[in-house]
Amino acid sequence: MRIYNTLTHQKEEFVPIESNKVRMYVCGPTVYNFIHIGNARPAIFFDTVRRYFEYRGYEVNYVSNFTDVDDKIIKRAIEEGTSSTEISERYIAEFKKDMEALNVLPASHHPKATEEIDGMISMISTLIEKGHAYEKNGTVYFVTRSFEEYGKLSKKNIDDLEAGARIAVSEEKKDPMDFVLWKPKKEGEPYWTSPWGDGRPGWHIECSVMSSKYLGEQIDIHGGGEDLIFPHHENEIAQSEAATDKLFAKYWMHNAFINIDNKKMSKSEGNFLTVRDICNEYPGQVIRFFMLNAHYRSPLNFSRELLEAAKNSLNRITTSVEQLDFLLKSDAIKKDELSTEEMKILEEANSLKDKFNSAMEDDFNTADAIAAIFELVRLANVNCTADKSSKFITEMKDEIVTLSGILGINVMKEEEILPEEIEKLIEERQTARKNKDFAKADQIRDALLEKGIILEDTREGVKWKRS
RNA sequence: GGCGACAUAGCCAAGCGGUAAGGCAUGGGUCUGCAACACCCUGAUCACCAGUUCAAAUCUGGUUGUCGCCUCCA
Repeated sequence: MRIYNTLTHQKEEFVPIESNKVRMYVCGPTVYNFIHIGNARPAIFFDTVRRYFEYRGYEVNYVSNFTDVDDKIIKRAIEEGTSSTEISERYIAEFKKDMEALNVLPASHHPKATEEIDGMISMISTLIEKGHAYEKNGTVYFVTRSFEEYGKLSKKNIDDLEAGARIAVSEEKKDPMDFVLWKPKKEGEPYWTSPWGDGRPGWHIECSVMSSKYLGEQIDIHGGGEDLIFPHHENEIAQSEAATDKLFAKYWMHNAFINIDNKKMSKSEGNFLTVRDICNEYPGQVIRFFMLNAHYRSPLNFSRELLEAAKNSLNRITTSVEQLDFLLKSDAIKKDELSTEEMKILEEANSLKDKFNSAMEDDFNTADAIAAIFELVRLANVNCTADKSSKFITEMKDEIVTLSGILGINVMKEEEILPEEIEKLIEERQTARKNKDFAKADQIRDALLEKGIILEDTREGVKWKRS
């Protein structure tokens, strides 16, 4: 398994800290609103990483946090005349709904920043004791220059940063590059008591603390959007490694951004799309499939047209599986045992599975992995006919379903039983067709179409689907 | 100014030194009472220039063009 590590700028062989186990932390959302389509990319991608590791037999401890104390949440709470907690709880609930729609599994732990304040105070105290932080008027700053390797993730030089700093230089800071670990409370804001007075934690310290609490001081993979590389992840490294004197995370993985109609998504552009809005138009599966169709480190453009194309594309897989299912349930299949010809085809299918696996092993090349699924679909479409054995068709179908499932794409259609009256109409139409009364047959087909049922005549009988 | 990414068929998108995966769309065909579905066939020398090499989309240098980070941001 090879993973592109932002820290070293190259693909590296994945060697877990503890054999057969993966400790993985991915920065979660700040819960002040519905998540946007850009948030969906890391959620979907790292969920796929997790699923693949598990498929390969790893025990994955996957932690993703909720930042539930933050300026934006407070602002929103004030606007609505409610509490920060009410806002964050509301959007955590909405987040979970979106994740379900995107078929993202819950992480092993979803810690909330507000429930980990003790740990943060403790880590900040350690940093102060070790001379990596100082307090001034209720604010605690990290001494950026005290961490020699600062900049190693983002490849930034601290002096260059300082020269080009656009940060308003605070009088309190000993150095413009120092960043906040703890800030004093302001009127009307939530606060916690600490050795440095009432206040709340800075953003970066949250992740350092939650990561070490649930995964230990050293973890295998730390992930997030590429915009987090600096300063967030750089600061996490500084805090954690200054506190423990150990390497914080072995592999840093970052996904590229989603653009909307080739432009960066932003509120000022007015092209801000929420997952919820898109889910109202397309199944979450389509969004997931769309995203996995590109490599996670490539920027991905998002538009209706592209989503529509993805929908049609995904359809090719689902219809294929549906057809195999239909074949198996029809009484057209006469044979049970595999023929030598069928075994040969299954071997070919097996090599496509290998192709899928190697694609995933190579820095999670989901685009290539999907290509392998399509090749499998073609193989099945060409070879799965009524003269084949049920065992053969079942194995082909299972292969497609399994590989898709690893990507979190569910290609099995839910069983649905048609109302009796419709079943009756279908039978009536069949009789009409037999008697060559095509006028009547077409009339029934049109009538059903109006009810949203599309009929398809195949050699093995009538298929139907919802429009 | 500093750091970095990208440029492959109409569109999306893999490939990372040995002569271009996959998908969508288009067109042609098979199947069908018709239709739909499905299947088959159909297309690119890889922004440009110059090098390295027996061999480059893949390496090096340059040109042009897009974009990101450096400030809260997935």
